[in-house]
Amino acid sequence: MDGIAGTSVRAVASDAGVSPALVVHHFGSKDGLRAACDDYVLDAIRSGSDAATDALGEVLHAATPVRRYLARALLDDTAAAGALFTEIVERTEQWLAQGESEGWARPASDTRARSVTYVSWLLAPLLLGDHVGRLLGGDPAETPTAVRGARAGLEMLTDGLFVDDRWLTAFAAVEERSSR
Amino acid sequence: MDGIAGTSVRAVASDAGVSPALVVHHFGSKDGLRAACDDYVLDAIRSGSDAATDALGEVLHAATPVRRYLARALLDDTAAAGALFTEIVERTEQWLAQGESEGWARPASDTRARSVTYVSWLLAPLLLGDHVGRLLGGDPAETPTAVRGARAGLEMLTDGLFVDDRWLTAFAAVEERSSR
DNA sequence: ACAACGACTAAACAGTTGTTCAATACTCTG
DNA sequence: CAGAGTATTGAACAACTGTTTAGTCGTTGT
Repeated sequence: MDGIAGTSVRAVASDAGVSPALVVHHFGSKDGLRAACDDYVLDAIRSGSDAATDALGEVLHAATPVRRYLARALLDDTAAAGALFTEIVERTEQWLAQGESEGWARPASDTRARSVTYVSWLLAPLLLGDHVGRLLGGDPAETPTAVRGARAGLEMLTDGLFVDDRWLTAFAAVEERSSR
Repeated sequence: MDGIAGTSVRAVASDAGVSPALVVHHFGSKDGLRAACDDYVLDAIRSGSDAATDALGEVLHAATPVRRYLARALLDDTAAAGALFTEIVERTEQWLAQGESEGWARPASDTRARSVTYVSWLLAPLLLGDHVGRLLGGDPAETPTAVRGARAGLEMLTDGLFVDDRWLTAFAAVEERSSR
């Protein structure tokens, strides 16, 4: 099983109970089918979102086949998936900026880098679903497993992971050294 | 470009300046080549690691082609990559347990889930390299871009992202509701 | 010098790939 | 009912897939 290149038009058609020629007739080509899938999935994810709510919940509670497809699309660097990623990052950046002004989010030295990293973190368990599930037990797309990871993540994001800034200063030292 | 399935033996052989038959002769089959690549990359990553240092630095400073291959292997759910993931998680769990006992890491309600999530977070910018790079500017494998994200991440891990536990309690509420 | 062996290849194998084409069945509009 | 248009198909296409086979070349040990 290897993404889109590893999935033949014939396999798709067979699963759908139609002939390979029909799917090409409808979508123009295999790439057209891919684009159509992208649009469908992205719309499904977008439609579930609400600017006022935390993006975490949205992604976690989307339909599971949709999520798995999203993971693949992000990894294959689909144009549509790239647009969605940018979209989510920008919405998250605004959301965090609002949090800063409202006093419930900490200020950041690099707001763009922070939102990109935050969104990446949200997507990480999704992309690594197989491995995460193996270690946490059960299907990672299933709620109980996902919840375990989500709570652990939220704990780190609220209380922090490290009690002092030893790693941050250590990192700054490395940065200083390599830039000199 | 679509992972291993999208990469033909002929393409590999051509890039290496040899005949397709030679690579099969050496590795037995395409899958044998894949396994050999897995072993090489995983050893390269393992060799750079030291139990006493933060895993963050290791992953960030590994040779960049190796990192990109690791990302693919993790996504294709290779057996070897899965073993490496487990390995890293377990080492991280010990490292964080040590941090707890030494007082520089906060205690966790679910240590396993926390280390799995932490490792996923470390790998996230790697897996989403294309998208991260697009938004942060420059090649995500290059140091300056990676450093921006890494610092943002470290800031979140030390000071936390949220100043109070509103999201944590909101999450607990959702959890409570869905389990009833 | 000769035999053995590994590196290496060109050519061919059978199977699969995405796509095309001509033709059939179906469902509407007039 | 006639006809236009769409849904749907089987068969074929050329290109490509991983792999095999037979064989050549250069090296090395004896």
